[in-house]
Amino acid sequence: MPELPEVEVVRRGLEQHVLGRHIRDVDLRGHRVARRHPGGASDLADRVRDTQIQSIQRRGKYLWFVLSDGRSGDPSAGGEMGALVVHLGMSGQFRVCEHGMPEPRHTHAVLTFDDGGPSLVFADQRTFGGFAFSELGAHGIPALIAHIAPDPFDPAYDQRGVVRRLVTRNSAIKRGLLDQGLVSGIGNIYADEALWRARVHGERMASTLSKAVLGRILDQAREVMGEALAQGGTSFDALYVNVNGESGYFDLRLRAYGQEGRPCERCGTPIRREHFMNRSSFFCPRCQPPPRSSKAAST
DNA sequence: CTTTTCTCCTGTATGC
DNA sequence: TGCATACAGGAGAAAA
Repeated sequence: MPELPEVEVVRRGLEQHVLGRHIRDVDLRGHRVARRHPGGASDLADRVRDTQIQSIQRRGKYLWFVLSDGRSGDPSAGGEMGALVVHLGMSGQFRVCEHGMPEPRHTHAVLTFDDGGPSLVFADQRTFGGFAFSELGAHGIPALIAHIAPDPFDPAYDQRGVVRRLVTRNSAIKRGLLDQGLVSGIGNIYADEALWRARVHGERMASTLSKAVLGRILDQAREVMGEALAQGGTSFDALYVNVNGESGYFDLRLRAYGQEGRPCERCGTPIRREHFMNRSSFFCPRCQPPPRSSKAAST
């Protein structure tokens, strides 16, 4: 499941392969890939066709291609700029495809270029990912995702502000970590890793934690994602690959996520799994004592 | 307004 | 072997 580090790896790969290229056309297969675009697939294609990729940006788990009018050549010459906004969802992949290569399964979009070089394919098995076109708003952020908060690596990230909002929140800390409107980029895996590192159970109410502890949890989130990024992302399963289709060449050691039954690296207590927010949460019951209200507290 | 639950989707693994 | 079920879960809509 691509979270911030994995999306950043994809962004860098895209920078290497499609930055500066002129998009000749985009072939959208089916309606789902453009379901977040207000005008639908045909309008999206109209806006992306014949543009040039000026840059590739990311905030949290979203990435976007900044596009300028392909005919003007010079973006400063007045070509209106907009962005092709992409979310990979759970299984979205970008693949650079040379001519003659078999098309990947579950291909939902194909970008072709004026230079006649390799095309860019978006494939997505579970179809939670998608494309949308958006005007650029304040600070160069697409208007469509203006509600997404800065991620921990963004210069605009204000951790003290995040902590201030967390302490007034009547909700479990893990919900806060997963709230992309509060701090972006953290998904289920890195949330569990950050909580394990900070020795806090995810079902603890955020308002019952001190600002120092909340700050520590956020520090750990940034740290674990930074480590994953330094390794080139974390390969959770075969659904995550880079733009060349390579997978599993890096391996951040996960200490909590997916480690049910294995001894905690700190204290040896078997890692537990509980259901929380319609997903799995992994934690050490000794290092991360559950709150009394939690069902996990009973055993 | 705040917070929680539901829904979208398909390949893989597991149980009977 | 075949069929049913659980699971993976991001994000926005809908509900509470």
